[in-house]
Amino acid sequence: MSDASATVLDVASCSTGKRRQIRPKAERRQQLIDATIRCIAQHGLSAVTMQMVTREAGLSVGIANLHFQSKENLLRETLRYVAEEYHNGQIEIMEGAAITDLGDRLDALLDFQLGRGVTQRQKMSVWFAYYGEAGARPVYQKIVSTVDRLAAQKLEALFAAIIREGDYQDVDPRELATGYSALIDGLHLGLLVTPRELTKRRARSVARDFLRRAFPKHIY
Amino acid sequence: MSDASATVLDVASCSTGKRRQIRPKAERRQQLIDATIRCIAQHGLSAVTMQMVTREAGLSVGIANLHFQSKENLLRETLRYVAEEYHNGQIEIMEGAAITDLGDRLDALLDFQLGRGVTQRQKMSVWFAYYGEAGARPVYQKIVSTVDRLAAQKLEALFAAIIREGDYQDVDPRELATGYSALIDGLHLGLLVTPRELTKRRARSVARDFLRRAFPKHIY
DNA sequence: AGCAAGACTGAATGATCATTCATTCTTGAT
DNA sequence: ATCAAGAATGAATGATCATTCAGTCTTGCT
Repeated sequence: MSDASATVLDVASCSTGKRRQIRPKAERRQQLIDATIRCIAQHGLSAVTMQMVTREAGLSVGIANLHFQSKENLLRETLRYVAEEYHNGQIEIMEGAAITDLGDRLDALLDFQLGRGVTQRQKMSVWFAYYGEAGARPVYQKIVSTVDRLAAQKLEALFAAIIREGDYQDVDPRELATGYSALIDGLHLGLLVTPRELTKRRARSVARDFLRRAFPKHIY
Repeated sequence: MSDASATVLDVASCSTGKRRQIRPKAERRQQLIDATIRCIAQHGLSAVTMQMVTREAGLSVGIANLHFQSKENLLRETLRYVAEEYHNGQIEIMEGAAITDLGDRLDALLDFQLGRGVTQRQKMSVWFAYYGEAGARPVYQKIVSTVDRLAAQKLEALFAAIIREGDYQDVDPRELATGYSALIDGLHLGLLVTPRELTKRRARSVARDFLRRAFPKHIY
């Protein structure tokens, strides 16, 4: 594991061979959170160690405890970051003034939720890793549900506006929003666990079908 | 942690105070799997230890390695058990001859998937704990997807039969089955992570809405 | 009753991990 | 150029965990 030239006057332990660098606290924190995300995606939450994370970040083990006090705190902050990133993206689309047509707005939301490339897969891994522990860890439950609630309200409001505009009968916006959110979560899960059977293209088509059945005048 | 009366001639280390019992291999295996399920639900997959599981089962630490060789194997077999139990239940409903009406069959399926009491919550915890690790562990992916595939086929066949019977237009059974399965998974997730916002009653109503929009002649 | 087979136990072992902290290094102010 | 502040390092520490195995106990057979 150790480098061959350990005794030589080699200042660098970083992979790039650079000297020790001093960077602002916020930057180091983000660097460590990013490394944590990659480690969870690649090795699974239960296999993540501090040594693994700091090596991935190209830093020493001490630095993590300097900026995050403990492993538990680092994991907590990583979840918070991923959760907020995802939900802020949704809310931006639902509140943004750039799109005026409600149907287009729905489309943009769906694209965001089921789009993107490899990055998204990493994030999904992290997402579900924490979900898996949420049943036993109230802290995780709280982080997720706090952020989730606002997005759920915005989605409900969007659905309500669409129902009004299309004069759809017998459709409850709250019920439908719950269903749509659950559907997206379930599709994410399918993409993660059975990527062979569920492609991103098909997932998008399934979600679009759901919306079309509810809002035929707005989708397609 | 150790009992106060350790030096005394106390034969029993079990909580019930019974003598050491010899039981068939299959029974011990099940006993350990059940204990593992409870431990995962209560402490989370990443916090489960062999000591914890064997104490929960009322057995010694050695016994787990006797019947399961390793912790990894015990966890793998526990996932297999939960996955098979869930999917066998679904398949039984979809293949069973007891129900002839297709609408009733759908109802029974929904009841199974979103019904039951506390037990179900324990199983859900286990389910998602493994999903969380599945991104990094091909073994888990394989176990789940193998069992999943058959249930997905049966569901598709049931939907196809309903579509034929109801002469529904523009409904693809495969697409709809994917959507329904994802919806159920997503609702399970909601029940686990945000039980305050999503009750079992509401989850059932949401799933029923989905089916009603697709098969209005069969549901309600 | 006596005995062999093997189920069962739990202290011991060695490995791994989170966390600490004495030390080294960098930066910016004087 | 010098120095103080504090960012960064990584070997050392102590705790925890999976796994082992020498020995104990139970059961069923003779």
